[in-house]
Amino acid sequence: MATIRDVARLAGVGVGTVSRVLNNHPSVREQTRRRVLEAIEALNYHPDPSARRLSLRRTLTIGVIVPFITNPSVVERLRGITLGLEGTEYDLVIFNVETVQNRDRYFKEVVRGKRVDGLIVISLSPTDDEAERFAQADLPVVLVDAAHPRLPHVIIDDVQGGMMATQHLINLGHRRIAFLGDIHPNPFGFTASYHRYLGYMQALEKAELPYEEKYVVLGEHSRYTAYALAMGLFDQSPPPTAIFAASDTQALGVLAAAREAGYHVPEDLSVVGYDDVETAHYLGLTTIHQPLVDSGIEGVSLLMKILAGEEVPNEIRLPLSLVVRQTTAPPRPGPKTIA
Amino acid sequence: MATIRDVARLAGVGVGTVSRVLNNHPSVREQTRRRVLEAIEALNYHPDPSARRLSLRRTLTIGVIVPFITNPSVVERLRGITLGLEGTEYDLVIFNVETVQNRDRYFKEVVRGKRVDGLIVISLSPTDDEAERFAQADLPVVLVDAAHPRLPHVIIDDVQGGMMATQHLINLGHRRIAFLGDIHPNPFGFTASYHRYLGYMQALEKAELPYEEKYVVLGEHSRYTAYALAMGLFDQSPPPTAIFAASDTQALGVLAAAREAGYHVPEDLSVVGYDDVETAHYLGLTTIHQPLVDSGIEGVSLLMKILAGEEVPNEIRLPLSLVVRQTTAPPRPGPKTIA
DNA sequence: CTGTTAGCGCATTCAC
DNA sequence: GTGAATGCGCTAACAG
Repeated sequence: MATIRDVARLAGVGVGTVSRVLNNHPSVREQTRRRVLEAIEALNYHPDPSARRLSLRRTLTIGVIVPFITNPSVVERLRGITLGLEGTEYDLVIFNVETVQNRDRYFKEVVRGKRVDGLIVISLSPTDDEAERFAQADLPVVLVDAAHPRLPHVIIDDVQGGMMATQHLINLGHRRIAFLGDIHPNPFGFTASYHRYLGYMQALEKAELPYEEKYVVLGEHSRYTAYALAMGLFDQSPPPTAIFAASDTQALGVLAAAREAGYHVPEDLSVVGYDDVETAHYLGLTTIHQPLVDSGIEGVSLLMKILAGEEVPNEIRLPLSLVVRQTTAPPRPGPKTIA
Repeated sequence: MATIRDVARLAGVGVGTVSRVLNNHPSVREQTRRRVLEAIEALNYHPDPSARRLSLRRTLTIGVIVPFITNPSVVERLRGITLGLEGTEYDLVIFNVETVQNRDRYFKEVVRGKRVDGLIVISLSPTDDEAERFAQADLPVVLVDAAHPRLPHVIIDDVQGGMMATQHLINLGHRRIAFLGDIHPNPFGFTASYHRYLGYMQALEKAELPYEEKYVVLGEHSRYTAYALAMGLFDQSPPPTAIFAASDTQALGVLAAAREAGYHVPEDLSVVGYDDVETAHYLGLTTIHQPLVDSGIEGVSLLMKILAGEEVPNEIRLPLSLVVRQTTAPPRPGPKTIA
């Protein structure tokens, strides 16, 4: 493997000059530049990244911490990040967290030493202590689908989204509307579900509908847990006529439970999800759409600006929209629902 | 940020000694080791990875090339890789390819220079030229869900899988069985679909069923293309009574088309997929199960062994199984199907 | 056992 | 404009 010295020797110049043409520094005579370029070509020379990094005192890599990489919404954001990083000089190293221990470990480890030049965190909100550590380590961090007052973040208004979803059901005439979401607080630091829950409550309140605890069920974020929770909801009397699930993943569990329990959707039960992952489209799930891929792209954009020394807004809010498909309809006019 | 020299100074030893305790070299007196450790602690010292990499002449990172990272089967394999890498000293950098240009570019770029110590390629089969380049660059490469005679790979027997799926349909009594898969050859170098097609043909042959060209439809790998292709199949006369889709993703498109066209599955139409992604389970799709996560883990395991200088088998074959769920059944006994 | 020294390959002064 | 020298922070070989 040729080094910069081999190139210098072959071109009959000093290593400094080679370095200059590599980083296309202006002050190199056209003729020498050409000679160097030829030598580089002849030797099929490529600068050693490790050496560059050490000399530059930059790692030229961005880290991304992702929770449950197989989660469809997470992987779409991740895709956005790879897209945003394309064409830049940065490599992307990924840290997949599936346990609380790993979450905490990565939050600590990635910070210290010079492991990455910048960090993107998906869907995980750092604690104040963690945010403090980032600041002290002077590591640029941007949050995607998570927030912290001290950290730049790309986010949507989940409270608003929760309201939109619930309002849609209310508008259809539902009065017994259940909410199915994540436990909060939770050790991972997921907060989206909680905010959507807040929106749910506000919509209820605004419509002067009673808040009933039995219609709010929470559990670990997964399709299977959601399935079980939905089954529990069906056992209430009277059962809800609509369910707002805090994510499409959970909505899928609800749909499966409904099918299993013999409920027809949307005739017997309306279901609305959140995120608008690709499968939602496919299944005709009514849901709240948010720009997943774009959130990753925006996150990268923020980080790049910070690395370039530019000022950035502390928060970027992406737009939300309700996508009405085939899982929501007016409630069946049963005896109980007649006012 | 403290360096190894600061630690040495504080501990009153040479940098060599600090380096030794860092890499827990045995030949360090317990007492000095302790002193060094204390200094490290006091300074909150962490070795600079870039410096280590340069000195060690190893990048301590593994690269992974993934096609269409949002593809469920791909991301499950990727998850396996992150799992397998956990606890090792390697970082994982990812290259997402969504265009042929990027595929070719990454195959070239990742190789040259000292960018990674090893490479894992998912679902993309290198050309002979590319394999040759890997060898010349003396870069360990392992293939997951792809194959090349000169490269260690983790694979399943797709021909066998194709036979199993088709055989299942034949056993149920189907005689007009369609195959829906990827175009082959294709610029990305995906080969799975083609092999599954080969299995399909063999099963037909074995059962002495006629091979009919109109029942074989190929297109770009996506749910939407599959949807359109399936619609085309329904227009054949007579239409097939069963469709074997080369992947679950494509099977989902078929299911959507069937629903749209008013076909009841499995009464009017049997559908079998391939991969057994999570959604297949959820939708009750009959499919060929392959160990996706394990394939990633095995891939890492192979690569680690190579990096450790151990011999490895050139091929690891993972087991396959047919998972019968709710999308397959005997054909409806219509006039045409009565022998 | 342990301190010293010489690289690893590149970027970047500083003179010329 | 360009060459030579210095340093990035660490590992490893070599003395002692």
